[in-house]
Amino acid sequence: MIPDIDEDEDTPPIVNKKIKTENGVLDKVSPNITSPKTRTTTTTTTITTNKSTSSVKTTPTTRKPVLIKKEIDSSSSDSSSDSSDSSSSDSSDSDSSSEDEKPKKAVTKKPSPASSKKNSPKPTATTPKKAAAKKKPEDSKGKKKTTRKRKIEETEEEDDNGKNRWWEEEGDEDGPKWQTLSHNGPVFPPAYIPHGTKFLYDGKVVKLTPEQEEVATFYANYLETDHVKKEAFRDNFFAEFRGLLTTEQKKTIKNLAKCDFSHIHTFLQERKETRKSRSKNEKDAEAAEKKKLQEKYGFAMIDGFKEKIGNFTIEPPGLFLGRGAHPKTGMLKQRIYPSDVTINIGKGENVPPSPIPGHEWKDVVHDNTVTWLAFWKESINGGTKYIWLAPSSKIKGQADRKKFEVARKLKDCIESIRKGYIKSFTNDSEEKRQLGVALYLIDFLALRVGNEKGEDQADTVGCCSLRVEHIKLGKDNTITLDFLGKDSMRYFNTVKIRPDAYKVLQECVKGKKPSELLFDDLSVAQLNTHLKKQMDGLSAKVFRTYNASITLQKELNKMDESEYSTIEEKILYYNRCNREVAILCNHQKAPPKNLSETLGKIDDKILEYNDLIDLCRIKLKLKPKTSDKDDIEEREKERLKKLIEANIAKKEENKTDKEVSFDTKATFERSRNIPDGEQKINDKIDKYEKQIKKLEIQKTTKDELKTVALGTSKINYLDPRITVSFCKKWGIPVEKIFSKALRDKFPWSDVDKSYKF
DNA sequence: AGACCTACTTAGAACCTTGTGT
DNA sequence: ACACAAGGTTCTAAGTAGGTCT
Repeated sequence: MIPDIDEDEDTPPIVNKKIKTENGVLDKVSPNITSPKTRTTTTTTTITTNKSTSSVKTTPTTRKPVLIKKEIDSSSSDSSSDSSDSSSSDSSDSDSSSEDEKPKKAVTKKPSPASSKKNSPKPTATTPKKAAAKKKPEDSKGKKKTTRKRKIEETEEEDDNGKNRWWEEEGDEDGPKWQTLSHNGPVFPPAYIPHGTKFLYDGKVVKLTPEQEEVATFYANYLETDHVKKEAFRDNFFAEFRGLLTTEQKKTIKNLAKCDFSHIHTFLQERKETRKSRSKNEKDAEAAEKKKLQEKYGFAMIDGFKEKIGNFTIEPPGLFLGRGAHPKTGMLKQRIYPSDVTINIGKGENVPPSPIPGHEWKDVVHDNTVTWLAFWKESINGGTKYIWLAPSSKIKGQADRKKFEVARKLKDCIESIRKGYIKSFTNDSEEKRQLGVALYLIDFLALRVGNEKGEDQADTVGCCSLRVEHIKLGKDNTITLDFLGKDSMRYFNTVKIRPDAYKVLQECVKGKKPSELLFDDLSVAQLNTHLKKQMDGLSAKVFRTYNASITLQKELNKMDESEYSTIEEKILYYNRCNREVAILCNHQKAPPKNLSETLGKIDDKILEYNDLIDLCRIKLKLKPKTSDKDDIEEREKERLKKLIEANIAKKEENKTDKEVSFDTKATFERSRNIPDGEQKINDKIDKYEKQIKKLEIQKTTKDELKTVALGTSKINYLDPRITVSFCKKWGIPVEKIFSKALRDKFPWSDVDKSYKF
């Protein structure tokens, strides 16, 4: 960090970041957050806006929190007895130096794996949910649907209990990845079935062979999307398409603009509709079929345990959807056959037969130094595509946990590393100065390292590949970074940096053309070699993990219980901390297409409730709060009119417009009925006010998160144990924060509330 | 030393399911 | 009961990083 600006050594800055979408709309994301210190204030400010609202949110769902409370109580009493076990095993098999970080941790003897497997009621991250599953039926008056669903879940989880609880055992994480491995091989996408829908060129029907039709159909599918707006996409596709034409066809079909795929497009739309409206029986049958396939091909046996496979189907052929300005976007991704696929399987295991007659596997290997089950080369860039186990597997889980352990280790040496790179700002060697500043930017701004890229890829950069054109040196040690990063997401950020770093950057820019490398004396390999020397296992990406997790931990610690008292509010707080991390890591998403529309609708609703409140006030002979009577009545008329129009538009055939209009009016007026009696009217006002507050929260959240994606950091950067301990501390059911998939991914995260990253 | 290759993690968009309000 | 939005899952592109080859 920058000690002279930033007092909080460990926390990365949440900077004055503006996110600009590709079309040039400029949005400020947390504009007044400039450093951890100010951030505190900001958070509090936001909280205040929300404080009032949160009570609204909880009220309608009182039943749930009460239930939840019970579950938590029971589960936390379970866990207090043995959770220290899991946290001690956690650290002992990874990093002893982190031991002193956690003074609270009792060193209890490890449970023998055998006994812990079945006998002890060991809680997992999913325990509270199990309790919920068991209690819910009594509680919710036996709703058929829920009961059935719960049962399924329960069986699934009970299954889990007999399974591989690897995180409780001593792990040998180096060495071979597996001892035995068997699986049924990948599934291939179905062969293309021609539909015969007509294709026109220059208004005339051109008969297509199945191969030609297939590719035309790929394109037709994207007609309404942004892909076809890219020139490269159209050009690349057309080149592929023409490549499939006969010499004769080529003579006429020369211009994509004259190709008419609209009939195929319509056909595809209709087919989607038909699929959607299949009978329930059909859907069920299909689901059953899918499940059967999943059962057979979706699992591998590895070291005696059944593990889920992440992606067991080979990617189907299609058009390559490269992100951003990828020069190859729109090219044809060729169909993959068994003869393209190499299988990795245990020695002596049954090699699955090739599912396509006449094609044999490209190769069968028995390599237990790797974790893939199969791979093939894709036709666009010659890249390798793999079949791997799912994130819930031991192999993935161990690697994931290790990643966080490395990041925690960084915590112990971050101070000296920071001192080191700051010192090198004034080193005599230009190379050392550049390395220092690059590292500083990676640490301070959570930049990616930025490997070199080829000409045939989108022009995106990271720290080491930054060019002079990507940085502007402003006044007062301020820099503005503006570049396209991974996935062509724009990183646009103005931030004040250390003066000594600023000086080095001035040097880096001096006399260089915009297209030249900012750090021309530095390579990624050098940088990582340097980091390896500082700490075992350290590389540039660890800084992102470290800064993301430490930020979450620190932000969560700051929570003011009195401001966030209910579970709902605490979850809101958690999400806000999560958001800070997402902004730090520049995790963006495209804003919802109809955001302004949605927000407008909410505004309308709020206005409507305000009007209703005022109507109540008028009846109470009080002065209306927001509008005068005439305005309100005007709007009410308008509302009724719109409602009638809408209802007429979707009316049933046997009704006349008049009938609909009459009914709608009656319903509308009933909804406007204000009861008699002061108390009743006041109750009504209360109800409306709560609605308004709820809508306002909704609006703020939507707005705050319109371009920020929380998921990526949750899945990849935040040590799940921080979240679990936060949940335990405040009695929040983990499943409120971690989806099923995440709970499955992090079975090893069941620590007690004293866990510290 | 650096180009290339392999194996893995990280990423947003597309798609699908579930929950919620009317 | 139904529409629609929210949220979760799936898909596959796009990174990182270490090893190997020249």
